[in-house]
Amino acid sequence: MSERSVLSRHDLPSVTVDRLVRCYRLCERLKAEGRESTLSQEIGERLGCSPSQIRKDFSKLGKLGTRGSGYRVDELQSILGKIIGKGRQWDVVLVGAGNLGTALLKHGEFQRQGFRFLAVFDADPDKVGRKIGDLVVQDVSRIPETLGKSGAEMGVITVPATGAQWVARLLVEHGVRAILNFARTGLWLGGDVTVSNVDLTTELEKLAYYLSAAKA
Amino acid sequence: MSERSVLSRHDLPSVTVDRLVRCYRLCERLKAEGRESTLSQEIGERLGCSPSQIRKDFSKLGKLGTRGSGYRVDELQSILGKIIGKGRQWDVVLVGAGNLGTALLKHGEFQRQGFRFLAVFDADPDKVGRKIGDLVVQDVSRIPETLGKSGAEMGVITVPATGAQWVARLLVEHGVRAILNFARTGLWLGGDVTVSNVDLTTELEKLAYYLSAAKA
DNA sequence: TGTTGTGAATGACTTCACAGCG
DNA sequence: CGCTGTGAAGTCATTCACAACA
Repeated sequence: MSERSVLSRHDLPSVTVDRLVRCYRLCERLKAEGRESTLSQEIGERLGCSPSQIRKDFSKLGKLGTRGSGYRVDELQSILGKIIGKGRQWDVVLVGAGNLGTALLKHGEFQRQGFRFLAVFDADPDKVGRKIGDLVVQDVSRIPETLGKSGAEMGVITVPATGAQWVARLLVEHGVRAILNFARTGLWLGGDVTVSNVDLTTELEKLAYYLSAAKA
Repeated sequence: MSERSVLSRHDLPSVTVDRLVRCYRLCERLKAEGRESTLSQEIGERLGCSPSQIRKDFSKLGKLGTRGSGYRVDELQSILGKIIGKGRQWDVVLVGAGNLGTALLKHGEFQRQGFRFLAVFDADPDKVGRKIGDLVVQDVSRIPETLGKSGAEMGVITVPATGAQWVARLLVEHGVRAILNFARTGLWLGGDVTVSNVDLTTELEKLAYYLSAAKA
């Protein structure tokens, strides 16, 4: 906890990582606005959290600011970038070429942020062979071979709930170490695989609860 | 990730609501498997949390189980359904008919879970007039009129970051009280509006951090 | 018996409050 | 001064451990 080295990490809570990532992006925006420095105050306002929260997060990375005058935007961005793995490109494979999968492949923002889709897979013969952007949908049976060559470390799963667990294991067996899962079934693989479950239906259902509760 | 601001009689922490929603869905699956009862043990295993976690959540709703033999699935589902606002249909409008917006409209699961899209809006003249499913994309300028008639309470925002805040305020002015926001800019409106921010790029970036950290 | 429901204990995250420094 | 960095205090969430009970 009293570690000083900027690059020593490994133990940031997920909620802190979330803020750091958003803060990195805020730096981009501040630069675009021509700003050279900022304050924990302003960062907090624009990220929706308290200034002390921001300072506490930063304190885990070392001393990033200057007392009395805040943080220099480019310096801050550069340090955050190193921590969260910006600066290199991440290779990603996607399984499930349905509506959502297709939308994600076409979603330019991923590419812009350094994520490159190397391959798309689907189990449906009608989809296999179709082109999405500049990728051709391959049959899931080709996952081992293709991953063997490409060495992608990240996977995105947009298949129906029943197939998710199977697909996930297959990806992990062939080198994938982080998975973004949109399947309605939550996924948890032990070991050193990181999974982020994003269930869009659940999000709407949670909102429905708050609307119901507000009326009661 | 998800921000809440509504208070009322049954105000459960967001993390509890999340588990209850997923537990409701688990009940559906258990019924499909022909099961009549279950244990906090099993619920925990299938939801990825501890049995005591589940029991603690349930304890906030009353006494749902029977000591010695667990929970009856249909009874549990019915109680959870009441709490989280199942049983009625929720009307939703979507703003931003891009790749992601279109995919969400076509994503059958929302309809199946009781969410009905009433209208789609976009600011791009090329998109206005196009048909997505059985909805015609309307110009954003028609939001006031259309919302005035339809009375939708929920909104989904899939517009570029710069427009999100403006769209959100417009929706709220015309009766929307809960927003699922996919724009890269987090959104927080004060008052009695509930916002859930889902940023897909951030999710990938968080995974990238864990991959980077693992190597250190 | 076996499992729930729940206070008490622990742990995680956030805010407070102020010393330290530019 | 003003603002950061940080221990201490506070709040919220999870786990423990066991009494209560079908």
